[in-house]
Amino acid sequence: MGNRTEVKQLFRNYKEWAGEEFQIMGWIRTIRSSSVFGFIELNDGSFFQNVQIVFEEDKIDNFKDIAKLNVGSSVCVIGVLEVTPNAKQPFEIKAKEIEVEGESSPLYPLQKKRHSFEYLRTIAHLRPRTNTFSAVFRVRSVMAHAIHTFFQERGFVYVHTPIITGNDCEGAGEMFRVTTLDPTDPPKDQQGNVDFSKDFFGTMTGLTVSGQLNAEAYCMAFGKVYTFGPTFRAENSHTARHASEFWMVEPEIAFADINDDMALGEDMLKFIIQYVLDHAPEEMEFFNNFIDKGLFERLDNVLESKFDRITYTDAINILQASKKEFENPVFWGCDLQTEHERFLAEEYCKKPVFVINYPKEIKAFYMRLNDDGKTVAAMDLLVPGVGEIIGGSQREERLDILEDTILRLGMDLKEYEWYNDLRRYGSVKHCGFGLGFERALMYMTGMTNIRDVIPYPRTPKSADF
RNA sequence: UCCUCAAUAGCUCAGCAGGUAGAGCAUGCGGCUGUUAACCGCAGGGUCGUAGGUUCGAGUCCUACUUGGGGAGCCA
Repeated sequence: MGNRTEVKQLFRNYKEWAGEEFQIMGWIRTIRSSSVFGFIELNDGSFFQNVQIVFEEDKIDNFKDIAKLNVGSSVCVIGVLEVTPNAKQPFEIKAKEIEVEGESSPLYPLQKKRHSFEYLRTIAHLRPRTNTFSAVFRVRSVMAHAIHTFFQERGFVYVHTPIITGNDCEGAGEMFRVTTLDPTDPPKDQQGNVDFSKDFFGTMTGLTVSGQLNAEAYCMAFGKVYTFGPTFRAENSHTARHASEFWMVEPEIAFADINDDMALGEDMLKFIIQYVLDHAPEEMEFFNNFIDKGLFERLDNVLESKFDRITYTDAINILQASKKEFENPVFWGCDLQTEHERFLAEEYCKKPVFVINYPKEIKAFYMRLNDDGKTVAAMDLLVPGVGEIIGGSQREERLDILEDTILRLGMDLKEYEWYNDLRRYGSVKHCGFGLGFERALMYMTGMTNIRDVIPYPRTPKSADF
């Protein structure tokens, strides 16, 4: 590694470095040769683009061996940088020496041609070597950094909420069971039910579906917190927007109401879009050219416009006035269906839109009851193309109302004692939201399937690798 | 969980009205003095997802299952 130069540095400095000698190490993306010279497109992982290596029979002593190499082989090249203003690539490396690190094989599954995303999912361990996936996963990394940067710069404390939890309380979806009991012979209680008091944690536990309740407690200490980690849902959903394991960003802010919540969501989304455009320009250029032709236009539109804000009641009126035929009837009290959300974001607003103040019957127990007694201070951000990307709310800070709601929904007050303590000892109005990290990444890149923005996606009947 | 479409060579696909399989790319060999998904020639490569059924005969028709895509619900 000592003298190795990264391809990214060559691309950044090639004009000043013309005529100099470099050592480059990487993997062959394509290779083509004639009897006395040939070309290698080499990628070393540091940069989206490949560097072209020129090798000639009278310049290197192993020309025949190099010309026979298969795609995927790894090589170490020593050569001189030459600027090529009239060619497709800005510069190339004239090889003086090429050493084979590891040969590939004709069986290498990635060939220099187009593969379907479906096929590439079956070789998830190799797909990061393709253009599209190298762009996706570098942007994923940059976007994760953008999220931390946004919150850290604003004084938020990053809280690691537990992955394994005994709270079955959020009702956000089915949980994966975590247990060390023998599935063929679990201990039973006197009624014949499985006795989880004998289990590892002495109680029924599962993988978290949300860190929100835990984050709220830390919010009552730090004022501004966020979580950013994996989340698990054992739902048998089979769509391009759902995965069993996904990452979620959940900020929580104290002394703040739903308007502050929306402002935070809007600022955050704009910040990460700008950050990724600034820090992964080659990758974003690729997405705009090959994945989604209207990507830049769409993102610019988001950066420049103020997001719309409408109430649920307005939304119902807009949908009813649209005269559009919907498969699901629209009436006050109905949950907004995908077709309704699409109409609002894509046809009516044509940009991201917050919908707030939903009927209390269709929302979660912790959301703050509005003065009308019928709606809660919930907010969903709908974006064109992806749908719901943020779901959040102002939290109920009044103990009596919160307890009434828990009882009304038939939930067990005892399980929420610690949560309700937050309302007993210095309760303040506060709010927060959850951003689906992969959905934001899909919106950012134009990729249309969540399985293609997670390195090793987990979905029903699929946990390979 | 429901609806719908699909599964043929390593990959992408064709195979019309049932008569035992084709192309391009990839691969191997050969050729070519600047390529850009290089090009030209030759060659190898498939028990047509699995199990049944109908038929003289099934890649093709029927049933079930498996896997994958798309949509719905649920949500992020």
